[in-house]
Amino acid sequence: MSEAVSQRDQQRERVITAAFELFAERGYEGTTVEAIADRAGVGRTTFFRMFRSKESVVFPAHDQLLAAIEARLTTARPGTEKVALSEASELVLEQYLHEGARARQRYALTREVEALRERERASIFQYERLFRRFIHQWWGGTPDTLLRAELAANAVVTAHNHVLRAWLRGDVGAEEARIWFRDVIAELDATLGWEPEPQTAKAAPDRSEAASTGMPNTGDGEGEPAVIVVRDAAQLERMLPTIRRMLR
Amino acid sequence: MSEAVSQRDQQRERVITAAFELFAERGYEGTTVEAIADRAGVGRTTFFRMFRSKESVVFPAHDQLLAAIEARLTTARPGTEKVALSEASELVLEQYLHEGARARQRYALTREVEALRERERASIFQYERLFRRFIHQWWGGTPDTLLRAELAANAVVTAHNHVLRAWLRGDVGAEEARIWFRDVIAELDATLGWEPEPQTAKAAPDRSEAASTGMPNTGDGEGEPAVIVVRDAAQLERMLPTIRRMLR
DNA sequence: ACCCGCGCGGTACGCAGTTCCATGATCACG
DNA sequence: CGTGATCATGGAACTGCGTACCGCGCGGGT
Repeated sequence: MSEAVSQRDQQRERVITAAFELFAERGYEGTTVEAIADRAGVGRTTFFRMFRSKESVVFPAHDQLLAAIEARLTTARPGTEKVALSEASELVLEQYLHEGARARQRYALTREVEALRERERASIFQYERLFRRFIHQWWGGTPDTLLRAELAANAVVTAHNHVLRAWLRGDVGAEEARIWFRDVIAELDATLGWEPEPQTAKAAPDRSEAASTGMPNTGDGEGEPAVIVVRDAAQLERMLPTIRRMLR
Repeated sequence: MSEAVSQRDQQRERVITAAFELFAERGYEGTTVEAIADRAGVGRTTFFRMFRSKESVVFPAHDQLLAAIEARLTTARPGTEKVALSEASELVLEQYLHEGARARQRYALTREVEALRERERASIFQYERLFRRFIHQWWGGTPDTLLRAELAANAVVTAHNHVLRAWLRGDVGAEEARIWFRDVIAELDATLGWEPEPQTAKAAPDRSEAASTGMPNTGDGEGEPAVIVVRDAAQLERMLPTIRRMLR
């Protein structure tokens, strides 16, 4: 059984290797799927059973990585969300560092083939989506925290890609990249403010404020005016998303 | 001459209309390019002369919009970068609002067709790239400002898309979207800190959430709460600039 | 030895996108 | 007004990706 699995993996690896060889020799667009299958000693049909498309063979570890990220994020407990997020993003970096030369060849390919660039963006977007959902749930899953969750997830992914590209270009070594990435994440952690800033972690005081005006916050009665009481401009801005939601 | 140009545009518009009609009738993947060309009364070859691909016809205004953004950004002078950036991003929003129903149909299409989602991401990435380059140059174009420029550009685009999606879903009207977007940009402006180093140290002290009793108030005396009465969400959005000014 | 399941390869097909060429309209010029 | 050049158009043929279908052979179980 384990032998069978191993053989499947070996076959898969042969296809990937054949593909990267041919891409290096004739370029991506100059290589047909049939040529890859021939060199790997499999049929064209089998290629498409292993990889959804010609592009997919360039990102062979994507699905597995995505699953690993999700697994790491789901182990988070209240209070450990930040470290979970940090480590999950490090998984991506580690994956690339582990792939080594192949990651760099992929970088070369993506730089010159538009279709592969698009495909890579789609991959990145999937990581980002996991992060976004995780952060959003962490912050309560309410509509008013969604934008900030999107911004935060985006910032993490952007920072990651910044460091990753430096390594892919050879500007920094693997260990430097790891350290730099931790620094960057720490910096983001400090500058983003995460929970504190404009958002409704303090839902209770918000409600009591609304109630103190005598207007039930759940009532969306038509034509009924809403009364809002704020202390200053800053509080208004903080409460705006909530106010908008309640008025909707 | 102008007549010839007009005829070309009319022909192009016929093709776009035919495409959207057929996509609505048979779905995107159920529609062949030949069918689009037939309905528009042109040859298949002509279709591919007007649009690089079947996907491109779904985003017919993209190139023009990209050029408009670049044009707006290049008019920036020292000191006017922020407003240039803000207005350039508003160009994108305005483009969608202007397209109206077609933008919403595109939204429906992109939600169900993976290829179109990828394509849209590619479009967004191009806007984001313009913003990134602009911000980076603005901040000196040195390597040490690049990451922050990437983060800033990303934040602008993410915020924009957040508001845009709300309009596309019909959650807010066009005017609300405009106002909301300006608010969001203003908020980003305040929290990102832009040029200064990575910090938001401002850390507004929001302690005394305790008792904000509804005291009617006309003056802007410090510590004194303000009472706002609005009829509905739309009125709130219309009045927001005024409210902000009074609270300042 | 026989049967069953299943992965594999081969074939055929649809369709996107490209290339090449013939045709017809428009325009410049004699 | 006729003639030739230019250029957009449409048609035809081709490549190659991706899918559907089918038959074969290599297991493993009884």
